[in-house]
Amino acid sequence: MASRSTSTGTSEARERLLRTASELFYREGIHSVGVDRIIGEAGVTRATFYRHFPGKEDLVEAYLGVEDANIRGAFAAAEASGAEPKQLVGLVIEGLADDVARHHTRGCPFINAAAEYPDADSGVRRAVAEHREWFRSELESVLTAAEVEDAAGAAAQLVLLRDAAMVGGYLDGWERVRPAFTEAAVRAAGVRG
Amino acid sequence: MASRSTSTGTSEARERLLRTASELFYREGIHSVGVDRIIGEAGVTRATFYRHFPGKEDLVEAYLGVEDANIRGAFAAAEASGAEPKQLVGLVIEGLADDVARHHTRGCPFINAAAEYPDADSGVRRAVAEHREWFRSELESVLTAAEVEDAAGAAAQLVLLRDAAMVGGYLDGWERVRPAFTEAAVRAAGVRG
DNA sequence: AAAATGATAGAACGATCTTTCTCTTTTTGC
DNA sequence: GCAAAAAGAGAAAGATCGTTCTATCATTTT
Repeated sequence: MASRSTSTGTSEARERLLRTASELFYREGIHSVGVDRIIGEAGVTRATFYRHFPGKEDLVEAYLGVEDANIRGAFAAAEASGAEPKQLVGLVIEGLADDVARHHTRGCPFINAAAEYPDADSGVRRAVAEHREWFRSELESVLTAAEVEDAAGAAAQLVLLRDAAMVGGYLDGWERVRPAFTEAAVRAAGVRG
Repeated sequence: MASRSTSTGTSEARERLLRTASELFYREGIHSVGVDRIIGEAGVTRATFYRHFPGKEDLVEAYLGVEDANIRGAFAAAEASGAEPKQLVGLVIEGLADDVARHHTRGCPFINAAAEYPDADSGVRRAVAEHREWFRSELESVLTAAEVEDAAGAAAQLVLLRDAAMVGGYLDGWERVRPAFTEAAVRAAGVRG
């Protein structure tokens, strides 16, 4: 009872739904993308959609969950690479810059979602807040391990800089933002540039 | 012929329309606020709305125009205060911080609008791009007058920091962002902190 | 006095929104 | 093979979206 999957493991329709919705939400905004569009491009019917998600907002939260999991995975991979703590700081900064340049050319999924959800008590905004708090504390622990003085302050500055890199990369182009970002980030983290 | 105003000067209905729309767009997002809501709270009928604006998007652009004019006015006032160039840099940084703390607690109107308008060729995105380019060059001229070395680079960093302050102030609270912002801004501008 | 202009009022357009429904077909677990 | 669950197909609900329309009233300009 309560089997949650068919033969292949987790439901394939649900995966397609979530993947195409994530792409559309990020590329075009959340309120601009209707359910019809999502199920059409995912090749799924309305009934199937509403069997897997209670409503559209749950799909939005699942989309943010995917983004959150991706970043956590990247951090976990960097930490599992066996680099020493002081090197890890540099790797993290490089990784953040790479992520903006390669994958997140339409800004930050969480910032963009927050722009469309003004209610701070909504599930979407809660997901945004949780992600940001995790990211900040993760940065702080990396900086603490590298024996950076005032790791908490440096982590707060890096959060600021990543927000700015995402926004600036989207609106001004990453090439114009990169020098200012890397210089400020390296200085904030106390790593020699 | 082609008179554009009634007795009182510029149309009063248009002003109310633009003011309430600006507040609603900023507080709740653009796609989330319908025309019905705007004309209802402005106490204006649909016909009146469509006489003054060809469509909703024109109202959105007018809203961004108001925000743009406000910031330009603040810069003009600071420059007209008769402060010396090097003091002016500090005044500008203080002014930016004050603006985030006091008026822009829901993030940056331009960043938020860009999140909802992915088409870079749209009128909204063009307004965003023009505002950002003006802001950057205005900062650069202030920094140049203060004889800051690499004024262009410093201006780029200040743009980054203001974006970050707006976003962070909205999502994390200004109190948690302020120290990181002022420290980074003062250092970027080459002013002694 | 006559004509023009701007605002008011309210119905109505077609389109799209999210959600629910019924019915049939395929696939899976035992 | 058989019962149960998941997916497919499509209609339809009710709400709201942005927009257009006609008709009336007040004010002002000539």
